[in-house]
Amino acid sequence: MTKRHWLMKTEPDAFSIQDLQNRPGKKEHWDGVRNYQARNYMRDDMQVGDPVLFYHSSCQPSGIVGLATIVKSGYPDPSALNPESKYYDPKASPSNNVWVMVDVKFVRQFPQILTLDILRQIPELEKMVLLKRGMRLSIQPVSSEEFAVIMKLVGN
DNA sequence: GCCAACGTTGGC
DNA sequence: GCCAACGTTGGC
Repeated sequence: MTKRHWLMKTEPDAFSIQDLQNRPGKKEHWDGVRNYQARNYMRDDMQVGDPVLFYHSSCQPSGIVGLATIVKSGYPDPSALNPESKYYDPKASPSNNVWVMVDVKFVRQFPQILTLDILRQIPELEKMVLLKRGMRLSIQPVSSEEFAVIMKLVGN
């Protein structure tokens, strides 16, 4: 399979790119995804080495703040089985846990935040999933063209 | 805090 | 299988 590019959203109050950088090995499990489409991307399409645009949502300003990479492809998300977890799914069991997570590793933080405002001004990004009206998916595919445009924007 | 846009649930 | 009600997301 050819390499794919991704965008992953997180609320920085809950888990920021600085938090990722500060984790042992600069990596973390991306647990708690409870949407089937996002789950399918993690389960079926994400490959070790895929680049990930790290997006901060519900903050001021929201935008792409850095780059990460997939270091472990999809495997069962144990938080679905843990009644103490806020991601607990009462319908999940060890033999039937549909939820999946991947491991993500910090690569770098961008010198500036690529805010939604900035991104919307770039004609090449017009079709980007992130900028589509009503798009709430927390894990999104990014085309290699869009990815290249964004890398260029942050001077690389 | 508002609310549009979605996804999920559950009665029928 | 339909669809109304409800819950969540996330920009503003």
